Amino acid sequence: MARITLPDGSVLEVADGATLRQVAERIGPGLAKAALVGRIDGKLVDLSCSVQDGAQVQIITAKDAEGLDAMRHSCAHVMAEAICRIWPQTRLVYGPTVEDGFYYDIDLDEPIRPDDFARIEAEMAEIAKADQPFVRQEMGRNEALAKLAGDKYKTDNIQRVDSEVISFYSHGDGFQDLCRGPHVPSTGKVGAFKVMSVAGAYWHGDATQKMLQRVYGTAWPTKKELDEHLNRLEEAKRRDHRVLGRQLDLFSFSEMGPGFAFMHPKGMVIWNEIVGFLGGLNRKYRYKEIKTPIILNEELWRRSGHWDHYKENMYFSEIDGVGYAIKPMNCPGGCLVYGTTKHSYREFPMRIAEFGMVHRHEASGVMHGLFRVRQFTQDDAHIFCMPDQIEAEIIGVINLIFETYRSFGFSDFAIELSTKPINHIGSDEIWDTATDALKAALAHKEIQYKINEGDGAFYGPKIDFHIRDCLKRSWQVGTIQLDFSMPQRFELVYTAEDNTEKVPVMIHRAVLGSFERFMGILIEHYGGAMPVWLSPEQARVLPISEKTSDYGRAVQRRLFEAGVRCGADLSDEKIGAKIAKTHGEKVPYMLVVGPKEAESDTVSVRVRGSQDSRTMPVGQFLETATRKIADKDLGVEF
RNA sequence: GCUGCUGUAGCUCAGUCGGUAGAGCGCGUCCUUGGUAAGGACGAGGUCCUGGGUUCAAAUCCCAGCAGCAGCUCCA
Repeated sequence: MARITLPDGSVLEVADGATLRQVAERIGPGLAKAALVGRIDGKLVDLSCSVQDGAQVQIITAKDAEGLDAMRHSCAHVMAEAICRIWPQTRLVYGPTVEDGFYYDIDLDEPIRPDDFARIEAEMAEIAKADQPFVRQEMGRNEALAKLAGDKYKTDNIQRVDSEVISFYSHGDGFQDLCRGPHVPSTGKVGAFKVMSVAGAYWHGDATQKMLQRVYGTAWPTKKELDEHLNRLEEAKRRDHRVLGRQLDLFSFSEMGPGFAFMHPKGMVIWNEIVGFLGGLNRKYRYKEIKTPIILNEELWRRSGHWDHYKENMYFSEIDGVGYAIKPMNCPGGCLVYGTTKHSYREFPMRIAEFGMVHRHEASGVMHGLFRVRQFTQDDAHIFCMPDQIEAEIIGVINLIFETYRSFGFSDFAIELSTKPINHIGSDEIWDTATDALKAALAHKEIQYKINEGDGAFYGPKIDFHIRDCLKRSWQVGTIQLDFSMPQRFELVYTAEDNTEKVPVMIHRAVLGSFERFMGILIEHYGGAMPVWLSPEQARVLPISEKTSDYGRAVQRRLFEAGVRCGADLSDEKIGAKIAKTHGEKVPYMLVVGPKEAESDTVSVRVRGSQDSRTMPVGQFLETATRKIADKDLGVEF
């Protein structure tokens, strides 16, 4: 008899050498059916594994993250066999799970196309239907190496494993793969799956290595969950800012300038609202603003270090036979401004902001709508201060950053602190002072954060800010970076209290990162239906017929002159068509006016996303709308 | 940059076997004057991404380039 302990602390007596499957059956038939893998003394194992007396045992189902992971990993094996059946010359490389699914890297010269997915899925379904058990086979390292002789990929995989015991898994007769496991009991338990996509991927992520084919799949415990996942993907597609940007006429791209966004009138409204908001915060948090040139002498970029560290990403030009560079960052220009006069410690902290347009030559394959462009405008700022002012400055920046994110409707943040890398400049003392100041500031704000050891820039430690959108996707936006390098390179000094010249600490900070990118995030977060204060068109008057066009025009003028961005649809469409069109353009307020409204100086207000309407005096609508706009109210409801 | 896929009207897309180009939406004109998610008629609109090649004949097949999409790598 073996006495084992279950997660709830209860003790179960089972026969010596009983398998986890038998344990699950003892606990209940429902669990036995749902069981996928198990855990013995903290280690994930197959259900066929035996328990020993005194073991801590847990039965894992698809409800547990580990169970779902095992299911997807097993599904990857099933997909691998399906692919090998169709293309016998396939060489398997590596097939892990990823968020929401899995992939398998394969070496196969014939390209797999989306048309092939249905064939692969059909083979997979057959393998799943056969419900063959997954069987583990263990052997010593040398034996395994001998078994895989000639397979450079699998041999390489073994060499990356520490363990002396190497395991293989097979299911059925035709398929065996080197694998650590554990796996679900049989191929019938791999859930509801779908082959999603195929793309190239370098072996070991190394661009000098062979390009493999990476086939992506997804698997879920039930068909329903698979469908929900596919629906989420559809939802993300519907919110794609590249599509909405065209539909809502916000911005465009042209072959005449790949990676350079063209902002249209409606996009400029959103842009200017963002800029105006941040300008207000710059005043509130006592920043002064500057603007520095886009094109500056090459000499500057040699001195700043960009020539050595960033040249491949820069654009260059020549003026009167002299080399110039288009700025990829704003800091060197800011340093030149600092250097135009003598500075005293009495001026510190000196907060200098710049909405600076930068150009970076991104690789052609990485560009993506507004998220990754070659020209963008940063909400940049540089704070010059003394070391003992760092903490207070960081706290101020954090306050500014949080206030900004909340105003745009983001309340879920994640913060990461990156510390001293191996290659760095500056003394250990200054690094310690700076890192401690960052930590103290985060502690003061009682902020939870993750530490990325050794991930800081060579010139100083940094804090990065991430926001989550409504689909729970994370975006890196803000950053605070301490810089011990730039002030030295530019020989920036200030006169200290003791009348000596000292080098100031420079803090780089960005709140939104890039306006372009943030605009893209906003569009996806709101699905194009922006809060009123950000909406390009905040209200639209919809006359029932041309008979009330004059009244409609009068209402529009009144609202427009009161500062509401109000349009009017004076076309000869019927009211239903006007409403449908206005909905499509995601205008927050529709003001339907007919003879009744014209007589009583009222409007029938229909709110975006609602089926109802409410009639009220024009003045009342105006009052509520202007208040919502002024308060930057995120809700449109009246 | 690398691999794969795609490129046809302003947008979304169809176009069979290689034989002079189509739809819906949008746009314009007219009819319609209506009460809360798309009324009707007519019309305009094309370098079929660009450049070569094969062919009697290329949107269609082949090659190269450009751009976009997905992924990889990158994003001090």
